Amino acid sequence: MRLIDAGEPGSFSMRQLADELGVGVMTLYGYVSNKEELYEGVTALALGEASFAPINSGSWDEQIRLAVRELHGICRRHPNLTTIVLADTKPNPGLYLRRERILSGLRTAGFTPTKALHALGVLTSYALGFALAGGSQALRQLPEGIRDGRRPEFPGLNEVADHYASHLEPAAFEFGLDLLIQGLRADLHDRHDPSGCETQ
Amino acid sequence: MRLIDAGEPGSFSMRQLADELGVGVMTLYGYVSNKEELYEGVTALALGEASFAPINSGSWDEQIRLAVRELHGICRRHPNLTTIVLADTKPNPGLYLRRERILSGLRTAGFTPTKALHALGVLTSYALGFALAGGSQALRQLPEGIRDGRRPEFPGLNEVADHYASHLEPAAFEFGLDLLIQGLRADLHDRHDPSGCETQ
DNA sequence: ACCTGAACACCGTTCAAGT
DNA sequence: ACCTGAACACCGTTCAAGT
Repeated sequence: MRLIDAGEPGSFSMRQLADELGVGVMTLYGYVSNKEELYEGVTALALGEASFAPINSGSWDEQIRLAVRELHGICRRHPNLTTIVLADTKPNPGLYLRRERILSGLRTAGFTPTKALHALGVLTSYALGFALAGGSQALRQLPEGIRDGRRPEFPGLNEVADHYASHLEPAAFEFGLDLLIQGLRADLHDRHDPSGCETQ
Repeated sequence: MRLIDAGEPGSFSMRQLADELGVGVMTLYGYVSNKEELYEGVTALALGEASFAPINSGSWDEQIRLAVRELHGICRRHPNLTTIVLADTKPNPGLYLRRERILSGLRTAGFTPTKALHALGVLTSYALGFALAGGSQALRQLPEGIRDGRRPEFPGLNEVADHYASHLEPAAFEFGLDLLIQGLRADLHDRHDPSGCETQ
């Protein structure tokens, strides 16, 4: 896991791992039949790593907030592994405990199956995307010209050039998570109160 | 671009491209000094491909909706390329026209620079994440056991097993985009009307 | 100017063989 | 039972040489 997440995205190799362990390359194939199978094992490790926050206390939206935050944390800590899972051709069993949590949370909150599914896709995509974007050196920086303010075609970016990296920091993730969860709460509310406004 | 996006994520090679073009591998290095430089060129192509919807008509939120939708479309059509850009070490100049659009849209709508930056991170991460998730075979499917309903530990997923793939379809993307944009509109409103409620 | 084969330092994996 | 070197079919890229 350390080797995969440390180096450049594509740099991990069986030979490198074998060297690290002080064995011949082929020794690895006594424990794992494939590079892919090795990835499966490491993925299971990473997914089990965060607490599954078993709290039944708290409102549904607080529980979902927690679950999405955790998913984001895992993807953030293991960006290369995340990319590998995305590229997989078969579903990875380890993912579905977390998805079940979020989905059944939405169902008990009162969403229809269809709406709950949509929300599941939205929340997991957001967690995944923010983690990958935040882990990308390419996305966190501005290109030279804009950073120097030498490009008047980019007035908006010039204005915030000094703080640009903050757009992918934790505070921004929380901001978006709030937008989504509050939107979901409002959506739930609309079904009982079409005005969309708290009447107290 | 076709070769990169068609095959498996890591399968593109200079040798494969040379074969496709009917030349020797080394011929390519007369036109491009690196595999990385080739990726840069292809990325520029992909980013220029969608219309930059130059409409100044429409409200700020409709303009941003359009821009985010377009970004999502590009990432969705070029998943492997998207992954490559994420892994880059230097910022890719082609990205910043779109980001400028979204950011200055948010600024003229009335958001503070900090809030606009956060919203930029949220919206671009969402578009990116949804596209990558939707393009992933691994994420669109349920594992065998859950699909068959043979796993009572997953009641929520069992219930929706038949329509599971719909959680990453366009309708779900639009649902999440609505949540985000409506949330942003409400956020803007709160500064003038702390009750958070339309008073007409 | 445009193209290229040989060569180098890498991959993952098979196979047959060592202890 | 556990380990492994040689070999094969791949990579990206350098270098020197062809037309």
